[in-house]
Amino acid sequence: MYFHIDMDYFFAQIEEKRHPIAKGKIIVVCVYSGRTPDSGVVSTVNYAGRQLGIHSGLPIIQAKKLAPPADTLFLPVDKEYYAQVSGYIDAIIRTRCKRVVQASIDEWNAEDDDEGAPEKAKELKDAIKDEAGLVCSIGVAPSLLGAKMASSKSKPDGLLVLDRAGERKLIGASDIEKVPGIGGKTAEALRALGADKVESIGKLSPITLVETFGRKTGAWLHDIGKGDYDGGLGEERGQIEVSRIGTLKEKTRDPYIILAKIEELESEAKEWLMGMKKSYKTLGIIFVTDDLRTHTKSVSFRNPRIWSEEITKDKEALVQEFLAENAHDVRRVGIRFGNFMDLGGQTTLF
DNA sequence: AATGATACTCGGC
DNA sequence: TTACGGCCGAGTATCATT
Repeated sequence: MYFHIDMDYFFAQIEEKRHPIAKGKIIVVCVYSGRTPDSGVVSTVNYAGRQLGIHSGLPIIQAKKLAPPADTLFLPVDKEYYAQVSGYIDAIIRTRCKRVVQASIDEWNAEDDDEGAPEKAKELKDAIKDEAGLVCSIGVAPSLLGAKMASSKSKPDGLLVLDRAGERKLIGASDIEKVPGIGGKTAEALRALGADKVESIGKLSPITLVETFGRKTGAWLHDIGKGDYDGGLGEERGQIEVSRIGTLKEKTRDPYIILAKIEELESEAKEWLMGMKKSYKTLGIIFVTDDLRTHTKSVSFRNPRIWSEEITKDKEALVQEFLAENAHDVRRVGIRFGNFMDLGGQTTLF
């Protein structure tokens, strides 16, 4: 059986615990961009705030219009702390499940025996509550997709165990956008083809699906439409790239301002690389223009790199290249390192 | 034509 | 109508190599 463990309103729940004053209040965890005092968006909000229409991605300024100031706490995200809590929960899960893959900072997929699965799920939920003091929702089903949709349906503080029939019923009758992996764009395209429930995707021809969504996604949609929910945990792989992105004080096309910001972000990303003992072979620059579209430019090197000085010219070239082909002002910039190679300790080949 | 590497966009959280 | 972060991996397009 597959298990999906999903922390409820994770960042906001952690902040609730952290600040005694927060009891009973609306907690809005925010990403402040620094452009103006209230520029930025909502990262996570607790259920009290959700009832008022505050949601992830909402501009902070809009959230402030919806929340009564006396009952609301606006707090900046503290990712480092949340990551520590996440590590603690990870250990709780790993001591209890046979196979575990952490899917994000607040989600885990696991696999364990069919026998005693409901009890195991309850044990996990209680352990996370007792040892970390946090509530989560857990779904258990014969497929990972079923487990994910079960946890999401049971939210918050829920536990839902499904058998084959229950899983098929839940997934088949679901609205297409409830399926993890089907976002706004895919849902819109499916609706244009006449499918609104998952089971109605089964009526579409595989050829149409592949033509519209590409080989991989098309085949996958066809499968779930027909009720085939295979696809296991997958391998747990280390992180494959690291990026840092930030918002400029003002939009600009000045390459010096852009490069200065990139360098600031670069040193942060480099610290991560150093800590993880990684070199990299791919360098990318991310640009978000004033129309809020994202663009990327990247280069790969034959040999792994590690010191920043050696990429000075490459950064400049990527920025110039972008400015030459895009007329918009730049609002946010980022840097990305990928294609890692392990560094240090290990004896390398040859 | 097949395979592999790289470049880039999309979208989930 | 405005307002609008910071990550990450998956997937696909494109190019190089055989």
